[in-house]
Amino acid sequence: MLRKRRNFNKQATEILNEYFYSHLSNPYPSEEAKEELGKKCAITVAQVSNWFGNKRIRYKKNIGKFQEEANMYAARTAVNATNASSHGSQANSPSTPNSAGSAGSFNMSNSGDLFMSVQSLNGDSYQGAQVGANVQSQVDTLRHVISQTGGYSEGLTANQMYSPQGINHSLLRSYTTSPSGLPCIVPHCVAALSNEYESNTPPPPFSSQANGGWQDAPTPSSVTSPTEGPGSVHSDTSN
DNA sequence: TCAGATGATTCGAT
DNA sequence: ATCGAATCATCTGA
Repeated sequence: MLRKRRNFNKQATEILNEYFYSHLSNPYPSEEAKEELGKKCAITVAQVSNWFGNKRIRYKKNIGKFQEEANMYAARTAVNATNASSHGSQANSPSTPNSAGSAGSFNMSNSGDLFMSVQSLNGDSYQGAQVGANVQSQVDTLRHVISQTGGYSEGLTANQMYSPQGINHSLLRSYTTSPSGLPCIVPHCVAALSNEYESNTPPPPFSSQANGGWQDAPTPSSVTSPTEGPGSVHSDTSN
């Protein structure tokens, strides 16, 4: 078959990426979410599925390559959420691609997801309100940012993804209270995260399925749409 | 033209 | 039926 393929819009890619990195702990959009994404990106559900399939695989295969991207989208979403939450100070994006790359995280550990080690910090993701979901989302994102920016993840770089039971809160503490001046892009966010953790201390007796890294999280598929969606989508320039 | 990125297809496993 | 993985085919930038 003629595989006539066409790159998606930049906007579509943005939307997809934002969803992906906002749901890194469970990048498996439901049908509903897929439809929603499809609409926003002006692509079919099948294409959304393809995109996520490819993204998952390629992300896992080469996390180092996606670190910057992950940080970017994660930070963006985080800032967005934080701003919407209460803080309304500077909405100045880092816009510095050297955030994590120059900080010294030069190790290309493509063995496993380091950030995966901390996933069900607050098992009670379902507070019963959309606000809860939102918070969950940002916490998730921030967690990711932290683990990514913190180059000292070596300590737990082990294949935690295959041993989800070995998660300790102490690890989290270490993360959030990192003494080293980690070049985090979203310091205040980290602080907020810290608070989250402090406040939330639920027992994570979850028995995740070794799905290969991503276990199923009870995250209500909520499509974050920071960017405009319906109507403004425009097919990529004439090719 | 080449290499990397990316979307689509295929195949095996669950 | 869906996902992961491998692969193919095309696109894009150098």
